Amino acid sequence: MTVTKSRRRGAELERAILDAAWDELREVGYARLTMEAVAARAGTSKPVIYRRWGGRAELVLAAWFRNLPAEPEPPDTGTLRGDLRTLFGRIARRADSMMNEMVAGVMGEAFRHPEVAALLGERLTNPTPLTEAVSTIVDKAVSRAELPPVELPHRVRRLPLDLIRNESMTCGAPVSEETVASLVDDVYVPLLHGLAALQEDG
Amino acid sequence: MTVTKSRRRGAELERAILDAAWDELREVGYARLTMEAVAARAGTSKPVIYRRWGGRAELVLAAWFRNLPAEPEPPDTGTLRGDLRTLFGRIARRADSMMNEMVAGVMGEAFRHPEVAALLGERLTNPTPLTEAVSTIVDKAVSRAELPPVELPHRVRRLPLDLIRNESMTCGAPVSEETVASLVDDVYVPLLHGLAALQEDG
DNA sequence: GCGATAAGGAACGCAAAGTATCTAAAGGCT
DNA sequence: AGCCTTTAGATACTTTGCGTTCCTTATCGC
Repeated sequence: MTVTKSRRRGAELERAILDAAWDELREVGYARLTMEAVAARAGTSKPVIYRRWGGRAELVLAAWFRNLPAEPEPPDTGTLRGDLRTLFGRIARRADSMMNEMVAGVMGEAFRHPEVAALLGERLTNPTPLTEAVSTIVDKAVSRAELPPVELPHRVRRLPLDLIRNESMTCGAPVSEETVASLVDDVYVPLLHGLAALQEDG
Repeated sequence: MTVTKSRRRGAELERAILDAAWDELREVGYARLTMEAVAARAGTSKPVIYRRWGGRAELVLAAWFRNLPAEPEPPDTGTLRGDLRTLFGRIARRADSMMNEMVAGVMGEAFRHPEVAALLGERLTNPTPLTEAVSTIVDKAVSRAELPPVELPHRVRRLPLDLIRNESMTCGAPVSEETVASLVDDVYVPLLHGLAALQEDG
């Protein structure tokens, strides 16, 4: 029985490395992730990794991009607050400590590596299925006459994710239900009403 | 002329180390700050530092606490938007890249060191002269009848700093005037109006 | 002045980054 | 099929910096 020592190349190898990096990230986090461990786990060696990515941050970002979660359907609870709570809650659950530890770590390196900063900024600020979900929720509230018609600036559409990430990173703990409630009731709902009112008056 | 080789101890030495750490932080940033460099700069040695702090993060946090900027008088431009822009602008200028690089770095370590997480969380969420300034500005706007009377939840008082920090850290660049304007006009002013309106209706 | 305390200095072991070098396997080409 | 270019895989090396240990000696309290 001959052991096929198939030596992987190209895309196949790349996928193996990114998967290894992702697994490693989930198990030990960004700070403890070493190139050696990723190489070992992928069954390859460090030089192979360095030929493809500039360093830890770029590797991890690439692994992250390959593992973006699929966005579920926008919630539909029948009320604006209900929909927002559900959405914020989903974001909070997704923003687990692994994710934030990674973002913090990558941020730290982004200050020294402009390419990393660019990738990260793009990832964090670009329109995502999530900002679409925000628009959908607000549109539904408007069509129910729960809210006057309102145009959402991009910054406002981004805000839910920004708020949760900020909360989660500064507290270093999972975001509690109460915090989610406070973000929705003290910040986001009032903001939507205020925006609508100011736009109405011109 | 005898050279007094005064060997410092206690509080005096501690101050010297913290000052050295702060200078080092300003010159090379958190990621490149090494204990060896701090020791050398303070004219002491590593063990002396490790006898006082648990590691880089704790040392840097201590240095930061010793160098909190004095809060200037709350602005008084005569309008809510004007005051807020001035305040947001001040925060943005203070949240320079050094500061954010440090916060990001310390955050990265906070996930592994609960004491660090506690110190950082306290520092970032506690009432500060800054949250007081927010209240003052809003109170003045209310007394000018520019805004209905409104009660600010703590989260809303914290929000300016959170928004700027988030912006500054995710973009990795100084926060521009336009961004400040957008945060004030698209987010904070509408939020205040919305809060006031919702509180009015009960 | 004496003894406890703690600073200063040097060196160590360790871990991990990033690099260099060599080999041999895979794939393309004729 | 056989050659040739590419590049994976393995190993080892240099460098850097952390955190620690050990020892000497200055300073302080009494």
